[in-house]
Amino acid sequence: MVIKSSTSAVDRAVAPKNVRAVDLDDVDRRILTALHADARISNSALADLVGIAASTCHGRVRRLQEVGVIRGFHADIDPSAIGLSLQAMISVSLQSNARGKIEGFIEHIRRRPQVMEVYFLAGADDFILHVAARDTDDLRSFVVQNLNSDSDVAGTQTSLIFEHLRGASPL
Amino acid sequence: MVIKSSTSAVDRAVAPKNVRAVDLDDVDRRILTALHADARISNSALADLVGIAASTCHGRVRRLQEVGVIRGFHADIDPSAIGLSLQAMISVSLQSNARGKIEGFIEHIRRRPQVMEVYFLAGADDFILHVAARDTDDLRSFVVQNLNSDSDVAGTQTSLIFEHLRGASPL
DNA sequence: GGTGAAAGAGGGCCTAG
DNA sequence: CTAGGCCCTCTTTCACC
Repeated sequence: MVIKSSTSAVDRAVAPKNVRAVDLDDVDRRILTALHADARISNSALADLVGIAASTCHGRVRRLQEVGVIRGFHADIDPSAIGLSLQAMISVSLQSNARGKIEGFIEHIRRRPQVMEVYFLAGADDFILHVAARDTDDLRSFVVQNLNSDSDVAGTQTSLIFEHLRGASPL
Repeated sequence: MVIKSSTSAVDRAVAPKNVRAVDLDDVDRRILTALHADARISNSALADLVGIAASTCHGRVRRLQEVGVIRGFHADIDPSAIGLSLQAMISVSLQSNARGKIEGFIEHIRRRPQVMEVYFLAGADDFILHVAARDTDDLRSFVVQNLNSDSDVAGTQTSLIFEHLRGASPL
């Protein structure tokens, strides 16, 4: 019941709908900007902010979720505050004959607790992982056990992250 | 007032506190996992989920925000649904004599509406940008106008993103 | 598309155990 | 930390513009 709601929120992020170009007016854009900055703003405060009635605002937000513009609401957790003091970007290239297995491989790697983001690429590298680890040993064992030991992996390149910043707003 | 709360949420993400290793028990971890999956779960539902009283849960969440474990709550907006159908990772390397200007440069680039994430790196590249653009022309003009035209930028490498997945949970 | 009213639910803050 | 209660705000639905 409660579990179900949080589980579905995760699943939604995993299975993106093919939403192409939803019509948005200026009010929608301001709603999205506000929710991008603070997902926990109350509906009434949001309504005041964008200048519409609370009930209208509520309907707008629900519609934006239904059509897939809003994929979910997530807490931003500081990795270093929970003991993951080391962050890195890992570029991974696969053997050319392993490209067909990429989907399954990514789904597996996505489940590792160290993995924060997976970017599946067209280019020299097949994907980039954003990972957070307790320390250098933890990072090394992640790379060795999940990547280097896999015969489908042709190579990896790890770069430490000094700082990670979110963009201001996509609108 | 309302503006202030959303503004401060952004600023918090910009100026990370040096929070190192906060003590967390198992209840805290479950709270964080739930809020990571669904930031809009109600306090009472969250309390039931982790098995504590609502008032206790409320205090826990507030404490996790105050000490910086939770940096904020953000809506996850699908770029393709708002007309940004093209996503890319751009690796950027700077001229070696420009390294001192990196902070200002990043702060500038972070404000571009196309920029979703900035990863400031130690390694061959100085940083990686995750950007979303309307189309190839928009992407090209972003790279040309913001990166290639800057004499501090030594080189860039752009890779299209096929798919972007969030990690399951950092805990 | 938009509004405002109204009922119910939930948040936030107590105090006592 | 829990339990219970209280007040008040917010959510959510509804009929209506």
